[in-house]
Amino acid sequence: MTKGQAEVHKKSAYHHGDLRAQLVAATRQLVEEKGPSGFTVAEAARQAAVSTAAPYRHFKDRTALLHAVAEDGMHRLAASFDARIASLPPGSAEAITELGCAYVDFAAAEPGVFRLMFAAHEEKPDSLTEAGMSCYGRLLRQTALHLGTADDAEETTAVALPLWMFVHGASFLLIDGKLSDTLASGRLRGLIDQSTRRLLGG
Amino acid sequence: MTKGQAEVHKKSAYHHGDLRAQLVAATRQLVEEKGPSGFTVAEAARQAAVSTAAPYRHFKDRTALLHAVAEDGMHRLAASFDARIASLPPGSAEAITELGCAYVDFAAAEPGVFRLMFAAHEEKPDSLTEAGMSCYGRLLRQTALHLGTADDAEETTAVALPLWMFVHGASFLLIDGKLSDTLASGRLRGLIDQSTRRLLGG
DNA sequence: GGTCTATGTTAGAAGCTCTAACTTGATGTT
DNA sequence: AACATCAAGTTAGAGCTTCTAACATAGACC
Repeated sequence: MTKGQAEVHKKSAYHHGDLRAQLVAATRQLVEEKGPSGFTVAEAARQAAVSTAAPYRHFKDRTALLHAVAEDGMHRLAASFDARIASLPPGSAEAITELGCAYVDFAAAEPGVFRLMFAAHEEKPDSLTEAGMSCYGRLLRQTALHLGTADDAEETTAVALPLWMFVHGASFLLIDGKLSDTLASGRLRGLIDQSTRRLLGG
Repeated sequence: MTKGQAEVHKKSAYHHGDLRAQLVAATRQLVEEKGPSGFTVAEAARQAAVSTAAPYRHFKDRTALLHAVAEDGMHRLAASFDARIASLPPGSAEAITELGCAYVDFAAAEPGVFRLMFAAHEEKPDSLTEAGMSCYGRLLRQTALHLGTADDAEETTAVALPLWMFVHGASFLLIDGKLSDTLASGRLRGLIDQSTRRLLGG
């Protein structure tokens, strides 16, 4: 344990000053600007003022760099969940609605990263899967509290899963511009609230 | 009207035998195999046994070719809607559930094309938007019949939109493999049925 | 038969991903 | 302090891509 894993990141500041972090930041920005498929490693390298080969010292390939951004997004989404329900009664319909709104708000704020987080990765790293499950776990928790069931009870998933499906679809339709024709901007929150209650109640 | 638009497609059979249609077919297959971003025009050309430049006689660019496949998918989805509810009472909860199942089934059968249909195109052609709206129109119709409201009444969209959001999210979570851990395969239809009724009923 | 035009061809520019082989400079050992 | 090591940068380049330009060909039509 003379050289812990934690030191590896510090060491990346040799020549440049933590290129890895700068690449992730540049990628995040570029993914928002041009979308996940418009993003190129070469341009991220250019933004960080290094050669186009440099990123491959830190990431196996283009996909690995995108994974890192997706995972970061998952963690930030989870953090937003915690912040938004902190002052609401645990297991209340308000708290669950708030989780849904946080989800949709994140998608609206960072559509590129959001798309990345849920893109169909052939083989996504375990850490990304875990981060995603940690988000879902928060919904599961609140749902269980609401129903008075166990987190892993079948009854809990039978309610939590539809709630997830609903906000997930709402997010994608929103960022794909499918709602702008049909729905006045202010009415989305109302729709989420109404639907959450209906999906919660029997 | 000596040269109608309709004739243009027939004329594409000069040297090859309707290359345009063959390219669309090849693209559809490749998009399923490798995903929308893994698809290349060059490979589609190779499958059709023409040079890599030939596709550009029929499609402005890579995106236009993908648009054509997306639009074709939309039309097939609409057709599937009509077929699946043909024998069910118009406006019944069964019919509306069936629309949802058709949506999810399509996504499961052709995840690549489905993703393409709802990808965030910077500027998608009007024909694609129309084809999409035609699908939504069918849901709107059944919902209005169910509620006894007008197709374009605010009350109608307030119910139809959440229904769309729900099945849309269910589809994406399904094809992204997010449900395989949580949900036994046979239980999805039950979940759709339950949620549809909840989102319909007040 | 001769011309026009749609639809194919080859050639090639520009840009991307990723690898190989070389360089540099901080680290830590003696 | 001198040295060896190795992480992390460099340039060079292979092989792929998209898309354009210039040329070729063969039905369609007068």
